Amino acid sequence: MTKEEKVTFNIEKNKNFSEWYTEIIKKAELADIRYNVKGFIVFQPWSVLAMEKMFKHMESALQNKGHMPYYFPTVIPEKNFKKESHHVKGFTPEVFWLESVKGEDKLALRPTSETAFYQMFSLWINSYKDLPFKTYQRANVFRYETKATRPFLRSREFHWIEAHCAHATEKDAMAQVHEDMETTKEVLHDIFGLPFIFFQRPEWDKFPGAKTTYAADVLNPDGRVVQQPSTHLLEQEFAKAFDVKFKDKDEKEKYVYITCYGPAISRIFASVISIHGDNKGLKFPWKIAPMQVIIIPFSLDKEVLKKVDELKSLLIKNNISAQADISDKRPGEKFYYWEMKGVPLRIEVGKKEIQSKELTIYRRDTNKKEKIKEKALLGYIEKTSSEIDKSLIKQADKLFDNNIISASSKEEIKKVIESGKIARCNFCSISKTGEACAEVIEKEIGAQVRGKNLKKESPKGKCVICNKKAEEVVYVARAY
RNA sequence: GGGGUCGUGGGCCAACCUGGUAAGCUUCCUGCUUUGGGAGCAGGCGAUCUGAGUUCAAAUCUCAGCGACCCCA
Repeated sequence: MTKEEKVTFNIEKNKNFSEWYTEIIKKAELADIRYNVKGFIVFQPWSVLAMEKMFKHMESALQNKGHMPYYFPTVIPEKNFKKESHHVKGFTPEVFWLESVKGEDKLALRPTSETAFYQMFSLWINSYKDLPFKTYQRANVFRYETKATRPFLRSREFHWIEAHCAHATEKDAMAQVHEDMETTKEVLHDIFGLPFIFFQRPEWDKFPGAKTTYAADVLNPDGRVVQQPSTHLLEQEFAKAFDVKFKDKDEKEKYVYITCYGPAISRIFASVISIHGDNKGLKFPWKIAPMQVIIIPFSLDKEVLKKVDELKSLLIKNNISAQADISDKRPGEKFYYWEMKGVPLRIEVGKKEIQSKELTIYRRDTNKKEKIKEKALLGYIEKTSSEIDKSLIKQADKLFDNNIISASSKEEIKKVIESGKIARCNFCSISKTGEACAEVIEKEIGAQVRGKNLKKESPKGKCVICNKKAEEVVYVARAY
């Protein structure tokens, strides 16, 4: 490595995002992609620690809203799978099948667990008093991806949460969709610092088996969007397929309305890396940082090490994840390393600090050092940690600023897309009849119609592609 | 879906065309020394993707397989 390369992690994120992403995964030890099965990777401690915290925040949010946790089996019998025709059609090409054992049902590794949950829903739900029935599970799911796989972003096994709910009425189901969107904001935006837009997906881009699909798109720094949590109105199709019925107040037997919501934590982690990182490496929001504070001694003298230990114990006692780097490397090298790893705060301790009863503290988000009184440490961290999160969120929110451009012709859309932005345009329809126009955009521009914003927007004039009356305002972007 | 590039120690790569002892940098290990923004010296461990073929001899040539990366739709 040349001196020049050593100065920082030193890959210009905004100029060469793809290389940046690949390199940071390797350097920060997030995943080892050398596992010998295509599309399967080893998640290393630095990503696991962050994802554990992410799971915890997401699960708490769900539990606070009345979802109860389950662990369902990883295998699903083929006959469950086949019960809902759209679902089986959509997912069959992506299923990993287990070699069948003579005399037993053919089994799939779950690509998603609708057909496992609803099978049991039919046994558990009897009365309107059981509704809404709100569940979730934390699970790994398997999909035989044929497109190029990327660590965290698209793997053949990924780690997610799937929430499944049964409701008495369509109105209740719709309310659940709104609750899911609110949960997404509370967790993805307010804690993980990820800005997104929720779209209603066009008819041709729905979850297989859903009546309506709503999905959050996060804008990556390279101008492409990444689909993050989606929530689906499954209506009564699955209820009918799995015979999930309840006795209503009016004594009539009715099918439930089902919704499902799927935040993929490993994929959301990809966005956390991508959105917050910079040329020096990762930056973690405080609440999900694998390590919140790293303590670095300037020398390995007894006196200094004692102070380091003292500080570490103090922080851990106060529920702050802290470690000390007492390896035999020079301080400078440790600084660069832990900055690259994205630890939000660093405490530097040496003889000077001990003598003056002060600490030198470095903030990863601002890249600045300051001196504080040792006694003020806990107060400082409490205040600064929330400042760090606020500033990361604020900076991330800017991604959408000026990046959504209205376009009134195919050529204009193309221009917008090629400049790495999202185009907003009048469009004939997001029902089946609009698919031909979407294909034109896909073919000629290489971008997708992501859907319509949930905030009502009234189109004026004609579809930018076919010139028929525009019924919708849609958003067009390149996607992962 | 279409096209292209490439598989050599943990990482980056040389040797391949023209078959003959696999070089270098880095990481790692040991020792000494050093520690206020990527230190230095000395020594050491570690590799030709898999299989078949051609040949006295294969990292090198041929075929097949597996795997990875990039571009385009």
